[in-house]
Amino acid sequence: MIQECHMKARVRYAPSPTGLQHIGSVRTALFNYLFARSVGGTFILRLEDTDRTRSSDVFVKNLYDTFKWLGFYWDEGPDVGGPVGPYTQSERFALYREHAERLVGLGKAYYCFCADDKGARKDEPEEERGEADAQAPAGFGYQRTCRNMDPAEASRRSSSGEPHVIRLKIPLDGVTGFDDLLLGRIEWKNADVNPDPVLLKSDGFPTYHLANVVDDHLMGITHVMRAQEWIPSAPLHMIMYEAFGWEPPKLCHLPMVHGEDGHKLSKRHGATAVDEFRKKGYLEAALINYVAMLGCSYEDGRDIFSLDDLSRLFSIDHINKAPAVFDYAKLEWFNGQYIRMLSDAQLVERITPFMIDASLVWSPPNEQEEAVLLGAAPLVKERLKYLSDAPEALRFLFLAPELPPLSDFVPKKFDTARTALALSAARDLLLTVDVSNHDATEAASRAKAEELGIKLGDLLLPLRVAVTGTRVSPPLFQSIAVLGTAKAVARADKAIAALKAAD
RNA sequence: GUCCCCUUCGUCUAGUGGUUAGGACACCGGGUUUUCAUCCCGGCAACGGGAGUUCAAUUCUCCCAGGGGAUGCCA
Repeated sequence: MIQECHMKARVRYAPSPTGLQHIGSVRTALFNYLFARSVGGTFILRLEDTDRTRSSDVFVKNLYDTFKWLGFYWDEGPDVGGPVGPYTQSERFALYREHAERLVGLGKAYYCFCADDKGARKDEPEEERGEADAQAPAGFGYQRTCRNMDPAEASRRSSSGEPHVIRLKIPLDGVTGFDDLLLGRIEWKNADVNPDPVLLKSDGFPTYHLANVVDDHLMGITHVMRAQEWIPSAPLHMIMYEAFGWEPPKLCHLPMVHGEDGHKLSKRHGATAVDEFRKKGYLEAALINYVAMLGCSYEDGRDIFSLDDLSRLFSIDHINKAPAVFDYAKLEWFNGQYIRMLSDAQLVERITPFMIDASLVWSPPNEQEEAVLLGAAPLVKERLKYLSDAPEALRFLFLAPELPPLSDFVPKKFDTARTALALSAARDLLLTVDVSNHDATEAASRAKAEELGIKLGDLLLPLRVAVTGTRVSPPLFQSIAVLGTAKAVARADKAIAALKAAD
């Protein structure tokens, strides 16, 4: 029975294009997607662009780009179409007034001609608003001034062109509630519900509340999964469903995502736009995996899950009720895990855009650069935290490094003269070995170090600095094998000269 | 202020009416190692408080506290 019901499940992600896609919103989208997939349902995108002043096409484009990159997409939406379109609310404009008027006709809503002083308040300094709130008389919000206006008069004033909004009549007494799929029964006394919220704004556009209820119903949405910050608006939605005589969808309020200070995740805490994560060099699989684990867990002891795994395993009873803190360090660990799971060819493909941006290779890379990247891939795979770390780590393979400060060459307890000696020995050794034969090269190096009475690390450090320009690099012999012995020797010669000159 | 939601290591979490309360990240030690990293081993560290139910409560109930969210012609 439940199974059958789920077969028809329709869920939606309903963002408003007023900003870059936020990691928290994307998590909501993901949970909806996973729920749909887990029960064989349909995942729908609906654009809630009813705020004319803040909505923008650049954010719509960012939305599409983001989800194409993430690799999970909607079955119905503005760009892919579907049976209950249009899926963009501004294209459904007429629908909302129609429905708002219907409620007025039913006596469940009313015209309001009060000036928009509430709206203006958002421009006031925070402190003044706080004082105003503190001084507010008993009750809160709108004072229901127009609620009892004679309907005939209201109708006359509105048709004469007087600016107005339409407000929902919240019952003065009684109780409204619903059964949350995750949280259980939640109820309010109607006296505590936001008094008579605006349904239709004076510009004729609907507010979120109206558009959301009308469209969810018209689009056959069966389950609404959204963040817990929406809980307080649930009763007014329920009152609207009741007023329309519609069956409400099942509601499930997801735990919120916080920053480390316990507040709603925001820019102050670090990257929040998915775009920022992409540019920083996170893999989409890592981001999805991490975000799916926020407030959720599946098999004890397992933390790596693919999108397919999650689609199969998702279930509301694995979701936690408490908010989760977004831990950038743990996300970084996930990213490292996923980078290491890449094949060499895949890693090359993923780091190439970053190499191009850093002007280290051509766009597209030529054959030789391609070969170098492929040879270097296994050397850096377990060293990268982000794809964006690649240019710095691989720079020396494409450009001769500037001569580092001489002190960088000098091992502990060495002086420059002795360093020059060690470097010369290492340099000469390069000419006698085949660096592509790693074991033989290492054996020869050990023998040489022993012969000189120094540690292998001390023999290699000056050479490493000469060849790579830094004390920290991928494994030296393999790096030289990719770079080419001739270049390595030339860099060593330059360093030797500098060390001797300093003596 | 009012309403609503939440509460296991620093963080993400597992878990049960009787457990040495488990794992992961982070952190700290140690090992492997040509640097760094990876990898391996070990360590640190939690049931918010108070009542009640019970032979027994981290687990069930209630209260409190703390945290968060909402209180817009933004979503």
